Amino acid sequence: MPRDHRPAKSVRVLLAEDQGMMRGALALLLGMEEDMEVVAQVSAGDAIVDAALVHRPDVALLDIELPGMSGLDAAAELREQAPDCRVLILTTFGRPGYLRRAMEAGAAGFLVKDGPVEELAAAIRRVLTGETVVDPALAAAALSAGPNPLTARECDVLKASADGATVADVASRLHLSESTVRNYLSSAIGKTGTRNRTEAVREARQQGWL
Amino acid sequence: MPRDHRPAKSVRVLLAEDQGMMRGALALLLGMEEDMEVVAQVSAGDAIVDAALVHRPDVALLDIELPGMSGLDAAAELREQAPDCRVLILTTFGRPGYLRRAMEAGAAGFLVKDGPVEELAAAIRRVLTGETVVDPALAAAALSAGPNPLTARECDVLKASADGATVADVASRLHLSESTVRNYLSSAIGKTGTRNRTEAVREARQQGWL
DNA sequence: ACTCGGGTAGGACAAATGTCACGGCCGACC
DNA sequence: GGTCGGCCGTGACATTTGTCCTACCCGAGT
Repeated sequence: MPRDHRPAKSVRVLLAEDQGMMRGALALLLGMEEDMEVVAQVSAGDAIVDAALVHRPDVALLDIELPGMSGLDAAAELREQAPDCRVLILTTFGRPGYLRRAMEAGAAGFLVKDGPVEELAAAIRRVLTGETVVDPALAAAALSAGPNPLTARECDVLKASADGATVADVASRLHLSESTVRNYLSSAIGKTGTRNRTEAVREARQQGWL
Repeated sequence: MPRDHRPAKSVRVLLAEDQGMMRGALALLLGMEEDMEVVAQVSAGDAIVDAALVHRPDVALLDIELPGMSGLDAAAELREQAPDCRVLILTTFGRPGYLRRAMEAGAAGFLVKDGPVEELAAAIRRVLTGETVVDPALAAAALSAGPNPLTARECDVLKASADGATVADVASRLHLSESTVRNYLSSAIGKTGTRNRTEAVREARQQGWL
């Protein structure tokens, strides 16, 4: 029989983060807040939506780089399947393209894992009031950087080339001719203003375009 | 006048971690342990030794990838300048080469950031008793993988090639002839069993050889 | 003294990569 | 209907990359 010694724990939060220690630490911290309760923890991106449907969190705290499914894609799905759940992206890298995609996916906030821990609970409370929380400097960078100039196919080819695959590898993996792969690579190199595929991949990653 | 309501906080720990949120969260968690006190937090590798000399921690919790100086190099320096401070490496990647280098640098333990938070305080207590703490599976992997087959120069060239630099770039950066650079790259590719420099860099990174 | 491994370098060659000009197909937009 | 951009492809070409062989210097070990 709960005798209600504890305060009301009014904020239900879902935590998606693949690093166990980070996930555990954040869960403990948030649990210490008087009004917050971590109702679900997941370590894979494709478990987010399911967990949200079951546990009905008020806010989902999502890492971007997750096994299974990107936190950004999960955010977009949450928007449809659990529209009353606010999404707060929590990521290691403040890439302009990530921020842009997060906003397009309907995220209510975007936090980088630098910055003090206190920001976290504060940000959660702010998004719950309807506020949108992003680092102003980061927002400016995202705006000034402009949108992703790469076509979907160019991104595919860059991603497939990222681990050192040869043109032949990429061609067979994507069911394209080698000529086509080289054309896409060449144009991606041109658009990124780089000198070879390695630099192009690097730059595209840096911008959050992959 | 301290009236000693609190327990004795007998364990002094130094925390080196570049990610602000992670650092803050860990500091809070450790501070909640009855017997532990975080006496110093640093975010750069080259601040570790100084902080240790000032605050005299019993144990230093070091990330590996840090700005300024690697946590592994810092561990080696601590061994000399603060020999009574135990070193516990805490890293994202359980690379065999990292573990090997950590042991050679005199670390008393090696933890990966996966795994539950509870492991952390437990590991700290165990290294303080003189025990060496490493994940057995990881230790086996490190042993079976064998030592780094790359020479110092081959590592240098790989590192310099990592960001997509051309042979000419690397040659001028390292004051070598282009022929020499190509020779080193070729032999590194051979030793790593890969097909090109990108894969070689990838593999060497994976093994913790860079 | 001799060998051996590492660092450095040149040259020659084959393969992979990057560039460019060209073409066809489609869907969207005016 | 026409235009435009994205997708897919070919062929030719210059450049870069990767391989192999040779060679010299040096320090460590036998």
